[in-house]
Amino acid sequence: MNQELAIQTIQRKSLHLELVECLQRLIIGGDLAPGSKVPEKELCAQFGVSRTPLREALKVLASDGLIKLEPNRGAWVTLVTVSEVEEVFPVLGALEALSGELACKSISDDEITGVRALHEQMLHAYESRDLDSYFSINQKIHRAILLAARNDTLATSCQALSLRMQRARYLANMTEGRWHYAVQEHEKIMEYLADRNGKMLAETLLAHMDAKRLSVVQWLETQDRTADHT
Amino acid sequence: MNQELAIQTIQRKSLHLELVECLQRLIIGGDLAPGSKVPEKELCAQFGVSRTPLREALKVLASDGLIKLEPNRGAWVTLVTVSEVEEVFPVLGALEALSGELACKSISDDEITGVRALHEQMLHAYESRDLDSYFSINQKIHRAILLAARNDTLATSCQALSLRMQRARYLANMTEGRWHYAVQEHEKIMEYLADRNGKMLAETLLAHMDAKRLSVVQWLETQDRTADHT
DNA sequence: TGACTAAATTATGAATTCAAAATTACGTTG
DNA sequence: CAACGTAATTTTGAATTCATAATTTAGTCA
Repeated sequence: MNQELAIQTIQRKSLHLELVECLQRLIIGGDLAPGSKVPEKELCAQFGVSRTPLREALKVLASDGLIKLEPNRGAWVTLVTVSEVEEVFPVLGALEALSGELACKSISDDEITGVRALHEQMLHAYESRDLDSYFSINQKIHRAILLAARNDTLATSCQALSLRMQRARYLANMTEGRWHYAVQEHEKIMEYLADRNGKMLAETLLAHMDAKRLSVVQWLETQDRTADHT
Repeated sequence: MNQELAIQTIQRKSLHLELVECLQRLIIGGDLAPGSKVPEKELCAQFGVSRTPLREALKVLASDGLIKLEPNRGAWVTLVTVSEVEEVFPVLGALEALSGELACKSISDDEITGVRALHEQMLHAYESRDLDSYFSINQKIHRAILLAARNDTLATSCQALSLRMQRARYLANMTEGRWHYAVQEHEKIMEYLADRNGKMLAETLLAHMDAKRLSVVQWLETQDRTADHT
């Protein structure tokens, strides 16, 4: 009926949802540092909103584990602890493995071409040791596989856990050795995806996550040790 | 210092969290039927709270997928659709499989005894064809395995997805044949858990979830067909 | 009667207000 | 001057208020 009129259904999303996304960005970008207090008043002023929608957003973020609400004491950005990392990565591994398996069943040739393009870009980023680009493209690859799995529930769950692991830039202990190894893992991921070999892709993604877990844990332990000596 | 004084730290949880739990119960209990509108005003009156904390709870439930917020039109209990079931069960399967694997690594002898007791109870419920008890004990078993996995993140994720699949009582198509088969599956689950055979337990739980998925989908399709004929 | 329009009503989204709790500032005393 | 206790201030949690959007009702005209 209104096919040509409905060029775009301007779905003005609710204020609290926009705030959820803004705050997520602030948290994973490190503008709101792990362990720090969420400055409610300041954020209201900054975004030009009242406390009501901001507080709604905080409840949602708390249920996602990005912040912690202390009764009568306010909201705090959660810390990335070793025990949390040891918890989250296995779950993320299982979910990514599933996403690989499902993706192999549904991914189109065009999508594989797209992932390959990203993969090449990532190799360039690696060669020029551009960590920021590397991270960003890396994420896009994982996201592309996730989308190819055609399972929104899976995507949402993965996304939520992934965010929790991205709370701080420094989370990756990208030594030259680890980085090289990660790139090799991605070569395999690319290969198995192109072959639509679900079993092997799942296995590789699981191993990839476990290696990442180890790398992050080691990094955190170095950090802790450093902190102790102050 | 205050070891004997701190008999219980009365952690008065915030109002919105209590409401989240109440609403979850109302939804999975069917008091708020799938597809129906969430009666904001009524619930406020019923719980004796203002709209602010109730609406905070609604945002959280929406992010969990139990309700859907339509801008300017209010909150609606989400429907359990075939496509959602087809999405959620594979994810739940992967998570339960992981929980089985982890549980086998950490579960204590006492816990196994506890699960066995529940298992026996469940068999009794099956023999007397007490579906309500059966369901309830069944859940406790899965929950016990989940707890034995010692991974709160995993438990929370599982719990959230599990709730979404419990929105309606009628979700299980418990024909005599299916029921019998489910009990057999549980026998295997019990056996592998007692043997601490993580690999096989994971495999069995995955298959268990898949069988459940099929059963639920079949039931939903019957329902749809019935609805069409009205 | 049935379709359309306009007014009245209601529900929603978000700002504001208010009471209670926590924190800070301040003054007192040993 | 340090430790404690009290008052002032700020922050938080939740109720209330208010503007706007959606729905319902009433009324008009074909």
